[in-house]
Amino acid sequence: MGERAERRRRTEARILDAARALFGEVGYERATIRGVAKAAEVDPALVMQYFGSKQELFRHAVRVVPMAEGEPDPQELVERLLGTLDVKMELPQSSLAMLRSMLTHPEAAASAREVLGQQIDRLAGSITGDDARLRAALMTMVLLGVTVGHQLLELDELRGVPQDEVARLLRPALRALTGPDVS
Amino acid sequence: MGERAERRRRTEARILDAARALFGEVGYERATIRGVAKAAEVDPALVMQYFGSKQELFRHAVRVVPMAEGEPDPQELVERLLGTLDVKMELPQSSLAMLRSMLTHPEAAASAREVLGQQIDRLAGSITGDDARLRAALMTMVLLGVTVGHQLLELDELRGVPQDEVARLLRPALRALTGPDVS
DNA sequence: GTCTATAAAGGGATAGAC
DNA sequence: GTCTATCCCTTTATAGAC
Repeated sequence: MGERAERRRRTEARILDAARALFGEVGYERATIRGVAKAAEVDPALVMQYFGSKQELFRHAVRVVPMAEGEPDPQELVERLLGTLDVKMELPQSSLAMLRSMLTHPEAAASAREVLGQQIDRLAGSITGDDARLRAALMTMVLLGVTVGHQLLELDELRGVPQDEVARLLRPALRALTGPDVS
Repeated sequence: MGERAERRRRTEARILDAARALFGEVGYERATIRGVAKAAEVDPALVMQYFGSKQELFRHAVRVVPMAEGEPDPQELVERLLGTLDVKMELPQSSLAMLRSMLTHPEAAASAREVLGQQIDRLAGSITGDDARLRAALMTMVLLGVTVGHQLLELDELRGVPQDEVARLLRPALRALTGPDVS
């Protein structure tokens, strides 16, 4: 590609980074095009030029990273979940932006439901029993709650706690949710 | 009091109910004075007249109900927590309004931190060990996560599930978080 | 006391100059 | 291609008529 296109790509990336950061900090409604532009050090009109609308900017900013595939056994599953917690301590800004807005912005809510639903599906496939989906949903909500408290509400009690400490305490609770079949 | 004051009190209550419902549905930023007024079937200016500002209206709408006092043992504690889940299935609209806005509205976030902090304090007092506060925080986050998924995101997997079913599955997980000392 | 009219501010979106 | 200037709508908030 030409240096022109290259420069454009870099500018676009800088705008998206700024958008992710701002959406993640204050949520969809309080984030403004002007604010994103200022953070990215570009003209506000340029943001519109590139993305067409605030909605579209948000859509591009919150590209979600899907979880790893596969159907491990329940034990391994718990470890994998706790692993995502690890990730969530340095949660991708794109996911943070979505989480921040999921309770107030309809599209973010839809996106959250989709992602969480996928995770629930994957979890349910690894659990036996009639209430597998319910258990899977509760496990997902446990992780969501901890993430919200830590990343978004920034509760004092969770600030600066090493990830493996949280994982250690959470492990028995998640195992309890996988069901009675401790093979 | 006179019938004049009585009428005013009723109108004010109707406005507050409408405000709670709207704040709870769409959050602080998307809720408007006009919307509240329309739902309460009053003039928008009247809402301003009564409460002065949107901020103040919100403040009055989200009066939080404190949790029951006392320091029960861990076992009873879990049951009491699960009991609040019961309440949360028909969560007070004032709390719902706060929860809905806690990720995007600074004042709602502060209010949430305060309420959650109080609950964590109370829980921590009933748990032994160095990491009592951390465990208490995680227990609180578990309940928060489930509530968010059920009440705010309205996940299919949690819709229509009887409360005691959720309680049954959550009980072992919460007990695991109270600590190793199963007296 | 209640409502009409309007001011004031903010932000999304657009047209056109350079 | 990038930025200036502006439009236009929405919403909070206020002033004053009835």
